[in-house]
Order: sequence, then structure tokens, then C-alpha cells
Amino acid sequence: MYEIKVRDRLMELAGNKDVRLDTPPDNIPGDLSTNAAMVYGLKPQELVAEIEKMDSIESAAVVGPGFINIFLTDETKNREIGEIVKAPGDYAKGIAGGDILFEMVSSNPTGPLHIGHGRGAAIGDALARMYEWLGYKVRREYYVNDRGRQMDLLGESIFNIINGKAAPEQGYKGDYIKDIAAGFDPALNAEECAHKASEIILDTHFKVLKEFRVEYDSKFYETDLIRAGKVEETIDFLKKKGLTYKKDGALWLKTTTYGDDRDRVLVKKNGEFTYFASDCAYHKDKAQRHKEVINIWGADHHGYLDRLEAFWEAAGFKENKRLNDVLYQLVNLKRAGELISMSTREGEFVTLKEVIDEVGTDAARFFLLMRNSDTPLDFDVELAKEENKRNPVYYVQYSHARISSVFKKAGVKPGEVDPSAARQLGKEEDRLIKMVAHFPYILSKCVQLNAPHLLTEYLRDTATAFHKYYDTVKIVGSRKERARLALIMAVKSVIKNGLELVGVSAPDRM
RNA sequence: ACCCUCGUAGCUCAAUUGGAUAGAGCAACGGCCUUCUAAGCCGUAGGUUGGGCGUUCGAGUCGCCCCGAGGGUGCCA
Repeated sequence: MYEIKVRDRLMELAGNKDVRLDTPPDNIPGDLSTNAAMVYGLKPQELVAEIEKMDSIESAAVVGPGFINIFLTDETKNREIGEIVKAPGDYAKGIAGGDILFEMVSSNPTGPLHIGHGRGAAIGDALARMYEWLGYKVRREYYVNDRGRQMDLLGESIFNIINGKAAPEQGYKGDYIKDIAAGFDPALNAEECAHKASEIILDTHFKVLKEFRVEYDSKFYETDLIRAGKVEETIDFLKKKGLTYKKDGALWLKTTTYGDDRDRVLVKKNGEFTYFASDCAYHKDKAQRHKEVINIWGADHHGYLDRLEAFWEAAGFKENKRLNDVLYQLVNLKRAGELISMSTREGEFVTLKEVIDEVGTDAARFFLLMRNSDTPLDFDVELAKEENKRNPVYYVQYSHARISSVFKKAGVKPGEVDPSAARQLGKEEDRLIKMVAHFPYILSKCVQLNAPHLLTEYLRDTATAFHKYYDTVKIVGSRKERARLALIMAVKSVIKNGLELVGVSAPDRM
């Protein structure tokens, strides 16, 4: 993990500030580069002298307006490959640590999950996997809003069906509602209908999510929070801090003091808690259980974040706890060149289940992670099903299968590769070696920016680097066969690890 | 009306968060299989980064003003 070591040393030299380690452009020689001297006003020559003291480094030089380009020794690069081969499943594991609660999806138990929820699940779960890999303790939690107006409507909708009445004005009318109602005892009242139906819908959500390879550690019910008196407790807590006031018969929280554009109601004038009130209680509970909280939200919730973050600060959690809200833009489904919008307003959904059934979990997860979360995503269903290089999932998986195939041809089991053979690697391998060795840095960037798409991007680039190498160099039967097998073993494991982190399988044959 | 997120090649997107000559894939055109999987590789072409002004050694990235797209502005969740 020479990149991480060099970066950490640079951070020390810069006075424990965040330092970026770059790869120089193709036309400029060097293995690594940094702009640390320019950014922090350090003397480049002094920095160069310090860098050159490191064992792993051959030389360093100041270039252009003050970039420092770094050359690694061949031994450093080759040793990295040898180390990966020694323990392929451990590469970059445990290099950080912490304790994080992830909340993701948390869709109301009133209707099916659609493809947008899939994006949230894919982002949250991939990040959770990465944090775990790096050594964090992670909990995945689903918050269940089993109370309030939407639940009432669900209950009424079902109650009306089993009693032969028309659905309420704003009620739920989908076929799934009729299917659920069909099994219900007509003696149930609306509240019982809501409860039973929501449990059925929630079970279905977890079944679909499991098929999507997202497994939760816990469910957290809003009604439990209320029953345990946590909402009152939180409101009292805020009252005592002098952060609330009465107006128009309701109780308000002064969120504007902390950056919100208007104050928010905690208790309605009819005495009921708002959704926001229980969410405050929920987040207080989260803060008590974990050091760090990451929430994954659809873009349609972004107007809500200011008030939640205002609460977080008002309650005093901001000082020693971290709240991170990751927002993702909506998903459009593309079929035969036509875009189908998934916005809630259109009311026209394609369910997550349908997409999984059509393209498979591998393609669905990879596609939903290919884009930066703050740009809308066009999900091309037909492309996801194609079996050629146009389809990025196949392209990456194919590189893994191809490597397995080379091992078969060589008559060597991947586990039997000699790590020390990597010492023979040379110039032809340089690019691919550096690509492989970039994996820990990419992971650390993904979690630093909560941006899992950097990993799918990296996997595509690594696959490309391998395919190019494969095409120019003969492995089996060459003089450097043993060394090259070590290298492609390292490539194989990085691709496998990376795919595992995004939740996609790495087949040995295709 | 206000707030948020965006606008990069014909299309879908990157660009290591202010760095070096803005990169990939698809689509178009031309090449490469008696050789480890051609589900692959190589080459050609394609750009005033929506427009303008600014900030500085340096701007796709930061600030302000326009234009355009999407989302949000409940005592709903």
C-alpha cells in the first residue's frame, strides 16, 4: 500500500493537513505526483528532500508551477503485487476504523419499492461494505414510518375494499392493495388493516432487498419510539434548552437559528407529533448509539435536510458526532430509447423487483452505482441485458473470467502462485501494476467522499488495463510466466474484491 | 416567486474536489483471431465544458448575472 504510505507521509509533512496524491498525466514521467507544496505554500525542494528519504522512493522532482513528481523503485511496485498475492482477500482491509450507522431506503410500508429505492439501497450498501472492508463497525438500519397520514390512508383503502366501498380520494389503488385485501377478514377495522397490510408490504420489501443482496441489521419502528416515550423525552430536552416556542396552538422548534429557512412544528395543534418530531427523537437515539451516522436520501427529500441538520446542531451532537446526508438524484428507466420517469408525481413506477427479474441483481447493482449520486441516472434496461463490451458489467466480469481461464490454461491454481515471482515484473507490466496498487487509495476516496461510483469507474479502468495487457503480452509459456501469473493473480483479486464491494459476482467462466 | 442539484463530444457519462495537453464508452469509419475466451484489442474522427463577467500562478470545478432541465418549498411522510 505504497500510495497510502506516501500520502500519509505527505500529510505529516504538510502539518497533518489533507493532501492529494495524483497520477501525473500520460505525457509527463512519474509514478505519482502531488500539489501539496503549492497548496500549502511549502518549499518544494525541502519537500522533495523529505520524500526522497522514504525507502519506497527512487527519486522526486519539482516540475512546472510546483508539482512534485515521484518515482517509485521497481522493488516497491513489485513487492506490492507480491503482498496482494500472499493475502488476496485482505488487500486494504482494516486500514481505518470507526463505528457507523447507515440508514437507507426506509420507504413507507404502503407501496412497492421502485427503482429509485434501488439506487439508495445500492449506494448505501456499497458504502457500508467499503467502510466494513476498511475496518469500521457498521450497522444497516431501516426506519419504518408505521404511523401517520399515509398509514391511515393505507388502512382506509384496504378497509373500503373488504367492505365493498370505493377507495378514498387520496388512497392507494394499485393491484397490490387488492391482492393484500383479498386475504383479509372483513371484521377488521381500518387501523388493524393498516397494521397487517404494512407488515405484509414490509416483509416483501425485505425479501426484494435480500434478493438485491442488501441485508439489514435492524428495523426501527416509529411507533416503538413513541410507545417508549422517546419523542416526549426529546421534546422536553429541546424545551429545556430553550429552543422551542408556542404559536397558533402548535409547538415549534427554532431551526432557523441553525440554518433552516423557517421554523418547524414538533407538535401539531391537535396534539399529535409531526413526522419531524419523531425523526428528531430517532436521530437523538442514533447519536447515542453510534459515533457516526450516514443517511441515504432520495433527492425528493432534500428540502428536509436543513431542518434535520438544524436539529442535530441544536441538540449539541455536531461537536463530537458526525451526521452525513448523502443525496441521490432520481432514476429514469430507458427502454427502446424511451425514458420512463420515476418521479413520484408521475405515479408511474417500475418496481425494483421487476428490474431485478429482468436484468439480474449483478447488472442492476452495477448500473445503479455507475453515476455520481448527484446526477440523475438513466438506467438502460436493454444495455443491462446485453452480453458484450458495451455492457460495463460484462466487461468487468469478463476480465475476471478471462484471468481464470489463463490459469486453467497454465495448469496452475490461483492459490498456488508464488508471491516472490513478482520480482521479475518489468516495464510492460508497469501500468497494470500501478492500476492494481491504486485500489486502497480509491477505497479511501470512496468513503471520504461517500462516492461509490469511483469504485465502479476504477473497476472499468482496471478491466481495460488488463484487457490491453492481455492483448499485447503472452503469459502462458513465456519466460516470465511465473511473474506474470503473479500479476494477473493480483489483478484478479482486486477485481473480485471490488465487485464484492459493489455487491456483484465475479464469475470464473462466462 | 424563493431554495436545492445539475448543464462537459451526436448519445450516456468521467475528470482524484482549484492543477499539468478535459478523458472513457456507445454510435460512425478503418484495421487485428492457425496463438492463454474476439463477451477482447488497435487506429481515425469528434470540444469556445449552456452564455457572460470576475477571483489567481492556474477555473469544467470558486463568486455574481443571465439561459435551460429536474427536484423541493405542508401543523404529509
